Amino acid sequence: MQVAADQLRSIIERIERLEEEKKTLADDIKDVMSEAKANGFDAKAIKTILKLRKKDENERTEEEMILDTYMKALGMRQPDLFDEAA
Amino acid sequence: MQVAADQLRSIIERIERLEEEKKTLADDIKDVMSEAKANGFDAKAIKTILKLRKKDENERTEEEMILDTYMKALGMRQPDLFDEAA
Amino acid sequence: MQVAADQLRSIIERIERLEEEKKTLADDIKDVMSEAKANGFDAKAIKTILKLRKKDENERTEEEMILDTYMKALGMRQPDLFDEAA
Amino acid sequence: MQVAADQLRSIIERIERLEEEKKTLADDIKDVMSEAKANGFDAKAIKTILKLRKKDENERTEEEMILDTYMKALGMRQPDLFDEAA
DNA sequence: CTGCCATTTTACCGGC
DNA sequence: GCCGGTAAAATGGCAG
Repeated sequence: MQVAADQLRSIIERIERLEEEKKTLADDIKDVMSEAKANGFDAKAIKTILKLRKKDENERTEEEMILDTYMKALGMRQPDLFDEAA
Repeated sequence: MQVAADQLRSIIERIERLEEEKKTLADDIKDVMSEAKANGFDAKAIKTILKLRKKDENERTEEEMILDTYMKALGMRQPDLFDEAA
Repeated sequence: MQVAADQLRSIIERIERLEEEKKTLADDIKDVMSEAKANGFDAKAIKTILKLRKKDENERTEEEMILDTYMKALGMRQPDLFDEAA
Repeated sequence: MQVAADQLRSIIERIERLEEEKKTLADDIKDVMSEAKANGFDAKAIKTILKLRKKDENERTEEEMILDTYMKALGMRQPDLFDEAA
């Protein structure tokens, strides 16, 4: 079990380290929001904008994927070179 | 309003950048967990351990406040002089 | 659809009734706290005590699972026979 | 301090009892929702309805209070008898 | 695809 | 009375 225990310790510590960094970033985000509020911006509105932009990005990506797929299928666009090599 | 718009854009972009990094870390954590599972470890158990370790850490500082808490709870500020007489 | 509508109405009303009772209890708790404060007790300290008591209760059952957790985490299912050889 | 300690114990226990009942009701609500889902209803839609009905009720109450106030001010409605006594 | 868990959002409460 | 932090609720994402 020694090997397993060592592996486990490694896993635990790696995750804890990553979560710590994640928390730091979450705190950074809060700081930016606090600063924004201190400058008279509305926190809720900012969150709404972030959400919309994220949604837009997702939808854009999705639309591009669909369009790309159709264009390739119709021979209107060169398939990715890696596709050829594969 | 130009200044405000610039400020707003800056806020938005800073937060988006931080959230992107946060997402990268979340993905990293998932990768570690996947690797652990692939090596025969139980994901749920690992999560439980992480939770316990975090709690232990919190409790270390927490116990230091308990005595103070009880003293306050018992009304160090005399609630009512007549209580003593009762 | 009549049956479904009746069912839905019943569901809604049952939940509303339960939420109303829940709110009553929340108000009762507030009343007790107000009374406590009026008698010179510290509200925050009381809340801390309640939290500690709840946690103690949780931990009693929690400790029973820790050993099992670690055994699972250590991969009771042999991860890889070669680990033993290593 | 004996009196205070007894009072504190009483406060703690009353609150714990109330919170327990509150939790029971929360569980009951979850049960009703589960049952609803099992009967093919959409949980999110039900929550939306509950929210709308609550909002309506608040608005109605508010409107009634305003109307009542104005009507009393205009002498169009008998003031509350207790108002007179005060 | 369902239930579970993390994250997010919302409401509350005490402090200033 | 507003603001900050904290607990509850709601939402979304993921594993099984």
